[in-house]
Parts: sequence; structure tokens; C-alpha cells
Amino acid sequence: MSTERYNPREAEPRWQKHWTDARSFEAREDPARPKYYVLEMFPYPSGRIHMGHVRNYTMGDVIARFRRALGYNVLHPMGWDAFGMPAENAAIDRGIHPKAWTYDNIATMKRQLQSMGLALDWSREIATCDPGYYQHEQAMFIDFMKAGLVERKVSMVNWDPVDHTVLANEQVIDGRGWRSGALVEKRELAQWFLKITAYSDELLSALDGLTRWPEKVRLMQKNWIGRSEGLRFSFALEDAAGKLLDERLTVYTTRHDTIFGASFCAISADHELARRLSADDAGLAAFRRDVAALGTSEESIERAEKKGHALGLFARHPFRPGVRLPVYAANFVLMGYGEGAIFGCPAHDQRDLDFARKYDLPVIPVVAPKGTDPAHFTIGAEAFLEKEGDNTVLINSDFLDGMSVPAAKAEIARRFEALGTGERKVNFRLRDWGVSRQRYWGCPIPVIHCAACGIVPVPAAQLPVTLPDDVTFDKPGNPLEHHPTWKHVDCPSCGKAARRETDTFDTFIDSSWYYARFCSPHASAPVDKAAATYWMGVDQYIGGVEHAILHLLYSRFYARAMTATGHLAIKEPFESLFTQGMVIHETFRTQSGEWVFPADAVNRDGGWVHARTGEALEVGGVEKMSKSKKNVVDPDDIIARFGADTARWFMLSDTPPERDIEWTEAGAEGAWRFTQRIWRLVNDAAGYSGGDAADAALELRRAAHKALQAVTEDLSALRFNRAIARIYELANALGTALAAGRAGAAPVREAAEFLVLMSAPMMPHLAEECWQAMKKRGYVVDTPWPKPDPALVADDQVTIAVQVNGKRRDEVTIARDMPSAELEALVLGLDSVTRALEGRPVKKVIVVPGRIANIVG
RNA sequence: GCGGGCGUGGCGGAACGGUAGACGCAGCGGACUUAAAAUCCGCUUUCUGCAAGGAAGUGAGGGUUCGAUUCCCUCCGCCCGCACCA
Repeated sequence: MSTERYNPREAEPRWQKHWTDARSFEAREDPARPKYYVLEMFPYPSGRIHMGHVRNYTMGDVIARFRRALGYNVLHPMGWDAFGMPAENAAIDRGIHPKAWTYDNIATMKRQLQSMGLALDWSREIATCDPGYYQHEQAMFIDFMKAGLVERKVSMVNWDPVDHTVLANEQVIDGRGWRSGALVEKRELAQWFLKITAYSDELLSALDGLTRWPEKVRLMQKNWIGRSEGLRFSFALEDAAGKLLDERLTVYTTRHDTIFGASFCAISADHELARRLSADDAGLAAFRRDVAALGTSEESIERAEKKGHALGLFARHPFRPGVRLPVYAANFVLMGYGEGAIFGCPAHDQRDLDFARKYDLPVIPVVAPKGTDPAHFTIGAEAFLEKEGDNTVLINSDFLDGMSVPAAKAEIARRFEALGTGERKVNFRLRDWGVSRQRYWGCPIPVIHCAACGIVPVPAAQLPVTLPDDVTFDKPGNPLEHHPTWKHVDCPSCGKAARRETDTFDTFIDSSWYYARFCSPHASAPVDKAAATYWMGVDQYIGGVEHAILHLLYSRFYARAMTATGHLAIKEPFESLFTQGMVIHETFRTQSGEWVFPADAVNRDGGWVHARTGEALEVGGVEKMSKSKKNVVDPDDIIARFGADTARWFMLSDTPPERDIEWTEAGAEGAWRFTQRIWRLVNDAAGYSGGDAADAALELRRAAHKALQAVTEDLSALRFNRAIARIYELANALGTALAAGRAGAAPVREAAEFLVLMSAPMMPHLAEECWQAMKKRGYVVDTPWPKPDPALVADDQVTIAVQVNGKRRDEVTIARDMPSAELEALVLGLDSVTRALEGRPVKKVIVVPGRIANIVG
């Protein structure tokens, strides 16, 4: 029968309006129903959505619609991570106010997201730059202060000279600012810190409970937190003349077993002792400047040469009377870890060995493979590092000789503890979270600096501290600092003139609790307890793996801090995490190396040329879509050409969701053809009046129920690409049945209905349109997910392979419940088996019911 | 350097230790059409054979097993994370 083509341009906005008018996706707490909270990482309003957003939000939407059909009360909200530097950059570059720029972008991107037909509860929309949102952030910060989770300290910070701001360690990548790409310098500033390290152990151990997180992400967080068990102890110090000093030098080590191999001590250039001594030591002062200049720059990435400056002090070996170790300031010792001081054991640490060779210090091996003669065990250019499973013993180590490494560690720890100069200590790589930023477009830090009272939190009644709108961006640095009046306030405590904090929060704070705010976006408290208790935690969180450490670790910390201050009652915010792959695309460039938009590249006679200039083009690699390489495809264009359903379908087809997906024109056209194919099949099925041969009907019903079973399982497990393959199979089966004309109207309609309902999470507009074409009552969006009939899912005839010595030689179709003995007799009688045996006697027959029969001969 | 992951047709990819290559894309052939588009049907791992069939085949090599893409070991290649953390 002839049917008009399905026209998404007309149908999609119509259904979007229907869902909005019917408030289909507005969520309300309902204790009687099981809840399901699905959340995708909210976007930064950069201007327009890109294909990565399309993929991310489509996945979340499929889950939301699928869970809804399964009867869950689904919460699926959306908002904007709206503070951040690009808004200020736009202000600086183009003179647009950050607020105007941000809200314009939000309007554009909201329209784009709506055109995708997402099942979102827009009534819960939040923007982090809205005072209605950030006032709660400020209130909670003050609560955190009271709970001892906030600290102000002078610290060495990473200064981004382009953005004029401080970066967290995590925002420094290869010595460069994560956004500006500028080489980062070191500076000292008074900063606000959130004490995430108070939860180091907890954040680490709780990872074990996150069984529905990717193993990879858990491992990355584990390494980031970096727990190590070691010993902290102190050396007695003496001067060059051997006179004992009052001061002792405290070091941290995990290799206390190698204490007898120690040949020097080294402290960080930023160590308090080094600072003090540099006052009277010009050489040391110069050395400290050199180290600071190197900072986190490229040279250190390329493993700068180990360098030190002798302090003229000596550490007395704790177990070797008369032996003393020279103390250096060294460029490879980090102030931020342990005590900022170490003892060097060159034989068993490559850094220490490099250092010892340069300064001609002794190299004494103290650990060697069992059975090695200590007299002949020497160290060359490489330190001897233990590998797991090595069978080693201590040598050259006095009372430790002959012990294993763990036994030696235990003995040394015991002796230090007995002496009272050392203790076992667990250390973490994780540092406290510096949250101060010298920027305008962020949440103001709600404190006041008073000459008389010191730091005074802004009283609750005076919150929010809102950003002034009248700012200028004509000079570098923080506009809040330059503002004529904003920072001048009276001290809430003494009433005298005081100064507002002009720093704003790291935007990672904004995104560390938005998931909780979505539970009650209009509540007067940061979080409504009842709402959060009902909705939290997030049942399925979806986003890019680039947030594996920062955002996810901060959010885990925030959930705990909020719980500690009574705002929440959970620990882990995200029960299940899924990290989706990127969208990649072919690249094209001209002979002169300029990138060309794929839309401008045309294939002519087997080669690629520029559509307008005709210039020959080179095909580059398939890479992540990026504006700089111009290999981008605009979602608006795709939706205008094919409709949202096609774009959504393509994003889920073929490639597993965790892998990178390549956007191809051919693939998009394939998805488009399939939307039309479903439309035709459904229309044919709706008017079907074919025969009703029982076997044909049963075959189609089986195919439909099997597909339903498989798609249900695949969608539950987020295997979208497999679910789609199953839907194709059912479409093929239905097409075959329609062409044969023997299946009967009821089975055909059932198959068509399943086809529509199963594809609805991916192609919701088309599904509604098909539902109407089939004259079904109501709407797909309100229709429960069908249940497969187990009797139809299981075949009663099975085809099993017949193997001889593990090689497939034949196949037989038998009743599913045929007894093994009967099957054995059957396969032994096959000609193909007799031939393959070549006269050998049968030794054994292995029968796996329903799968295989293997004859061993 | 340390840690993790991945290698399957021309391409994206399927495959509870049990018939490798489902499904899609591309390609080839055919039907419909004045023609094209659209659509529908068929073929499509390689080698060999007229065919029935046979042989090889999941990065390479070995092992466990009646049977290995799947489990174990060694190596090669690619990707990602951390990177002086004592």
C-alpha cells in the first residue's frame, strides 16, 4: 500500500509540544512508586550544543524513557554549569557582559536541546550563576566553615599568567593551565581550601562499594588519592663541626628497611629550614629561585637533572653511631608530600641514585636477591628496585641482615617507636582543594575581612552576596577588585569599615552539588530533606571520562560534607556511573595545511576536493570533533535535514556507547532510511489483512517476543547498539512476514506494536506518530513496556552443531528436550560423522543440551 | 617509568568456554521505472572447486580443554590515565 513519507520536520515539534502541554516529564515525589533518577553531566553554556552533547543526552533520554515505560517514577532534570572563564573572555574580547553572554547561550542551547525531544523536566531547570542557586552554595560554605571543613592558608599556588587566576593542581596539565594552555608559574597567596583530605581514607575505601562504576574510573581515583603506608621519623642534626643542634629533621619514607643504605638527606627548596637558611646563604637563595622558576614547567616534565645545594648541616644516622649524612636542599623533593624531606638511599631509588652519582655520594646496596654474596653485589647506573614476587633479603644492614623487606620494615618501625623519634604514618597524595579564584564570573565567597575582627562570615540574613552587574574588563585581574564600591562593607561583627572577599569559587563547587539541588530546585534550603531522601542517589549518571577524577571526586566529597553539615543524608551521590565515548569525524585539509569543513569536501573521481574552490584535499585522521580542526557537524543542521529521531538513532547504533563513535554521512542516511522503513512497515501492518497460517504466525510471534526479551535486557544494561541490532532483526522479520502474506493480522500487529514500543526510547516522535497510524489509544509516552511471553521466547526446536574432535561437521535440528542419549545415538548415525571419523573408534561423546554434540574419536 | 584497556571481514561491530562474523554501512547482481530517486529481493571472510564440498581464519607464538575470539603465559602494535608522591 502507498503511504506518504514520514515528515519529522512537521511531526517532531508537534509531539514536543504535546509532551510539554501534557507535562509528561514533570516529576513529583511519590513514595508509592519506585523512583529512578537519571542524570547526564549538565553542560557549560558555551554557545551551541555539539554532537557530544547529542550523544550524551540521547543516552540519558533513552534510559529515562525506558525506565518510565517500566513503571518507574523518573527524575530527569537539566541545568547549566553557567559560571566560568569563557564568559569573561567573551566580555574581554567582544565587550559582551558575561551575564548576557551566558543567558543568550542558555537560550540557544535550551532551544536546541528541546528540538532533540528530550524527556526532561524543564520545571526543575537551574543555572549555577543564578543567585537563587549560589546563595545556597554560600550558606553551605559557611556551614562547612563551622564544621571545620574550610581552611585559609598561605600557599604556593599555580598561577595562570594568561587568565590571571589560580588553578588547582588538577587544573594544571603538563605544566600548563587546563583552559588557557599557558605555562603555569608558582606564587604565594592566601587561599581558601576545602579540606577534602579529611576524607582521604573514606573516599578511598568507599570506592570498593561503587560496584556500578567503571573499574577504570575507580582505579584512577584510587591512584589520585594515593595512599601509602610508611614511617615518619626525625634525625638529630649537627653542624659541620659536629656540634649537635636543637633542631631535628623530620622525614617521611615508605622504605625504612633501607635505612642502612642512607647516604644523604634532602629537603624541598620550599622547606621551612631551607627558607630560613637562605637568609644567610646567597647560594641557597639563588638555588631556591632556580627551583621556583622551573616550577611545574615543561623542563620538569622532561625530568630535569637532579640538583641540590648542600646546607652545611648533617643528619646523624639513627643506628650507626658516628655516621653522618649531608643534608641538601634538592629540586626533586616536593614540599606538598609527606614532610617535604627525605633520606636518600641511592642503591634502591633511581632519583636518589642519580643525585648520588652527581654529588659523589656513597651507594650502599642493602637489599639483594636471596643467595647473593653481599661482597659482590654492586649497583651500576640503575637502582635495584624490588618487583613483586622477588625473593630478597637485607644485607649490609647490621641487625637487619638476612631479614625480608617486610620484616625489616617492622623492626625499624618498632625501634623508632621505642626511641620515641618516629611513628608509622599513612600518607596521601591527595591535597586539600584550593577553591579561591581571582575572577568575576563565579560565586562570591561569602566572607568579610575586618582589620579588627579578622575573617567574618557573612551573616545568613545578608545572603546571597550577589555579583555586581556594573563591572569593567578593561584591565587584567579581577573586576571585583577594581569595582569602586562593591568590596567596601561594614564589618558584621564590629560595624567598622571592612572589605569583602573579592575571590570567587572554583566552578567545580557549583557542579559538586547540583545533583542534590535538582531534587528540590525551588526549596528555600539548599536541599529539601524529604525530596532528597526520596530521589537520591542518582541511579544512573552519564558523562565523559574526562571528569573521572576532578568532578566526580569533588562531588563525592561534597555529598559527605553536606551530610556532615545536615544538608543531605547520603555518602555516595552516584550509584551507577557510565562514561560515554567521544564523537569523532574525518578531517580534511588543503595542500597548504588549512583545515576544511567536511561539508565543503566533496568526493570527485575517487579524490576529495573543495566544493567551492575545487582544490584537492588531503584526508586526515579520524579525530575528536573540534572547532580548530573544523571536523564538526552542527546538530541543528542534522536535525533540520533528518530530524531528531534520526540523529538519536545514529548516535546509539553500531558503536558500543563507551567507545568513540565516528559520525558519517552514510551512517546518518542509513538511520534516516530506517525511520522511513519503520513508518512503512507500521502502516502496512495497520492495514494488514493477510492469511493466517498457524506456522507463519507462530514464527513471527516468536521473533517478536524474542526481540522484546533481548531489547529489554540490552537497554537495561545500556547496550544500545545491541538493542538496535535486535530491532533491525524484528523489522526484517516483520517485513518478510508481510511480503509472504501468511502470518495473520493479530501477530503482524503485535510485531508492529513491539517494534514501535521498543524503538520509542530512541525515536520517541516517530513512535507516537506510528501509534496514531495504528489507531492505538493514548500515547506511547504513557504506554507500559510490554512483557515477553516466556513460552514464545524459548524455541521447542533447536539446531545444534555436530562436531568431530572439536571441528564442526554437521548440524541437526531436534526437539529442545530430546534426551542426551537419544541425541548421541542420532549423531553417531550421521554419514558426515562416520566420514569425519575415518574409521577411528568413538572414544567419547560430549553433549551440551541445546548447544552442541562433540564426538571424540 | 608505573598503572589500566584494546587488537575479529573493505568499515562500525556481534558472539553464557560450545555452529566466528548477528545487525548496520559500503560494494556487487537483480526486480520495479521511459529514466532516475525511493523501495524491494539476492550475494558479499579468504583460498580452492563447475558443483556438492574441502582447507585456512579472531595481532604473533605457546599452554589449559573434548572444544578457546573468550581462560593462562610470553611477545608485538595501538589507545588512555598518572608522572620526581620518597
